[in-house]
Amino acid sequence: VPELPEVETLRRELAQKLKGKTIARVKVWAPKTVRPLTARVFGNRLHGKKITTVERRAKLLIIKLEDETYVLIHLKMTGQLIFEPIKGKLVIGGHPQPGGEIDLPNKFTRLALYFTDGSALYFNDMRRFGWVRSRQSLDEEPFLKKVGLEPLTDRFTEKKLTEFLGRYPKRKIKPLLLDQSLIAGLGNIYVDEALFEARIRPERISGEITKIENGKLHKAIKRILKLSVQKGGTSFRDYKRSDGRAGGFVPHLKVYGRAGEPCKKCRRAIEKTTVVGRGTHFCSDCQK
DNA sequence: CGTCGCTCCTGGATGC
DNA sequence: TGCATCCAGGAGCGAC
Repeated sequence: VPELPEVETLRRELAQKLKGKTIARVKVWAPKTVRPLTARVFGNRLHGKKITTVERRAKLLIIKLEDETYVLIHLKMTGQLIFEPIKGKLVIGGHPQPGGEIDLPNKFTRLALYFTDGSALYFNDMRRFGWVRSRQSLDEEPFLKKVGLEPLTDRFTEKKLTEFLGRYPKRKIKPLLLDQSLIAGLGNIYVDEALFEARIRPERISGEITKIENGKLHKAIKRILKLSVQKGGTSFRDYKRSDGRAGGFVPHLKVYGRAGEPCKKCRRAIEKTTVVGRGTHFCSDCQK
């Protein structure tokens, strides 16, 4: 599940790889991906344009073109962006694989950008939740209208977190942290991990979180997101880096995906429940 | 207000 | 081997 660290990893890699490239051809296999535009209009808008920068806001990847228009990509659950340096010659992590190259496009490829130098960017998405939109300006993208603070900037302070908890004192802490209009980019994995590190149960009521816990939680969110970006993100299921490699954060996961396994702190079995419809992992001994 | 349930979607796991 | 059923969940939406 791509969240902030995964999208930020892709942003860094693609900024390097795509900057200055000119789009020679656009191929759309799944027209719904580029809604509300048709594949033809979408392709015409991008054709011949040069890429200037690659940015990120929340879990949204923002590719800026030379004419000040944008290509916005949301990976949702199973989206992947794989860059192929020379057409037909992708090798994972720069090393030829025993079985040969990853075959691209494959049955999950929804869209591809082919560049004038022979390289290509593939958007794969098994579950088809993800989308790719062309926008004339960022103001016309509804998704961006309601995203909150970037948790890795200095503007996300301990005081800000206190303010959010105070604004919604009756909400459970987990859904509050998942609310993109408050903190932008946290998802199921990192919320569970941050709450474990702060020793707070996911169902705790925001108004009853102490000053000390608030401080721990703020620190945990920053530390975990930073570390995961350093490691290239969490490849739990489908997420891959832009060269097809896995991210390196899985060994650092303390609770997510570890139901029934011993807690790394106290050895008690990690529990799994459902909180507001989301699979939720925690240690009932360490978290109060 | 906040929460709940439904929708989109499909491979993988589980059950019989 | 095959078929049915459930599960995973980001975000938008309507209902209560």
